[in-house]
Amino acid sequence: MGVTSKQPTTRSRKSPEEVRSAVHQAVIDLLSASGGAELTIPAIAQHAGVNHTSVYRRWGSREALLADVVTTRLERDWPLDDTGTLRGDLIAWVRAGVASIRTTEGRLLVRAVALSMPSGPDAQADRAQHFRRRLHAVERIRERATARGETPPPLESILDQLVAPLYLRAIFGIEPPASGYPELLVDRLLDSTGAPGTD
Amino acid sequence: MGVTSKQPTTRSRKSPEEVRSAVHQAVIDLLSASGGAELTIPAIAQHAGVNHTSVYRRWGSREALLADVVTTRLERDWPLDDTGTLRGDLIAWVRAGVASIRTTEGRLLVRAVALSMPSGPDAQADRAQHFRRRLHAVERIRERATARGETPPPLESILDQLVAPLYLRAIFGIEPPASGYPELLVDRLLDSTGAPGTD
DNA sequence: CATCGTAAGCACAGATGTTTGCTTAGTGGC
DNA sequence: GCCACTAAGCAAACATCTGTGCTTACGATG
Repeated sequence: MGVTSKQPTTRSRKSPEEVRSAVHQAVIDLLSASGGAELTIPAIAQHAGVNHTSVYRRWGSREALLADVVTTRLERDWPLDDTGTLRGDLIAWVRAGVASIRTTEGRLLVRAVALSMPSGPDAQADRAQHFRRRLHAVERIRERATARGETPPPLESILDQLVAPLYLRAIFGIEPPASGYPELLVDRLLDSTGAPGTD
Repeated sequence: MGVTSKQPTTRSRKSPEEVRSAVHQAVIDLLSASGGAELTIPAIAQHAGVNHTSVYRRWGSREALLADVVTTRLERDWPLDDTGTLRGDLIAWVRAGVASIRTTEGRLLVRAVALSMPSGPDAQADRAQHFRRRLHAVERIRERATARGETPPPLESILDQLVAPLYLRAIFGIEPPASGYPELLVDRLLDSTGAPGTD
């Protein structure tokens, strides 16, 4: 072969960082393509151009790998803005979530959260902590509101009225209303707790 | 052996009905025991005392089997009462749901609904129909209310405010509030749609 | 009572996923 | 520049899942 400049073709081996990145991307790709059905470790490894033993040794199980990818991506793609008011923060957060689950990738990531959830009857603690992590943004918003002198709705209410609708729609692939959905959910939440007229 | 009365030990083979029943029970058992991790067809078949080929031929795939079990059980365990009023019907339905997801089995069944959901990007239609089936009860409640002259909240609102919280809690194993939860959810729903004060 | 169709069981084969021992490239400390 | 450490790659064994051809019990029908 008349190739004079040998580029780093000698790279017969990927660095740990490259492996991590390639595997993560492969998970995303396969998730988007087949929706999780074909999401097996050998398939992921092959798609990533990595030996499957590397994946087994690094992550141990499909569940752990999924959890890693999901955590990384969701924290990157579902940012937390500071708009100066409780209502604004909540709307911004829901809006980001809606945007996220409008994409196939986003939907499947959220779905993968459920899939990668520890499910045994004894894994209650694990599961709670796992889920807690997903609620980090919500807790931050509540803290900021309190610091400003606003009184945020209890976590349970936010769970039921903001988080739950988003997750349900993501998991079951139900399209959110075309417009005004974040405002609808947030105002419903704030009205129901701000104006208790039933006790 | 001094056994005089030979009970149907000659039953070397289970009837189709027995197979179905044993397999269903095995799915429930394994679901409750290991939470779905070990839920493989050979394991299910062995636990049911049935040849695994019978399961493969009858159901074809784990996904289909799960869907069958879930449908059967949920329709049996999550009944639909007629209380005479919209609010009563909704509360009764939510209450049954809450009771259901308080048990490990119920929680895992609901979770299995999500797990058995077709997930490919092209399975949108499948998914919608699948989910529709889960909403049958809600639609019946709405129809009855309409027939009585009441105006039920739109399906979307019920989805967001009743169905979503139940599913979220089931899937992630979050305990519902100890008391008054059904009433809380339903009244919140009816207030927010019944007394629109924002337009 | 004879016959037929259905579906369960059995044995076995092929594909796929999981794990281990070993070698070796890459990286940082001395 | 030498050495030790970490983690990737490779090959092969191992376990498990998936699917097929065949036989045969069971129930229905006449």
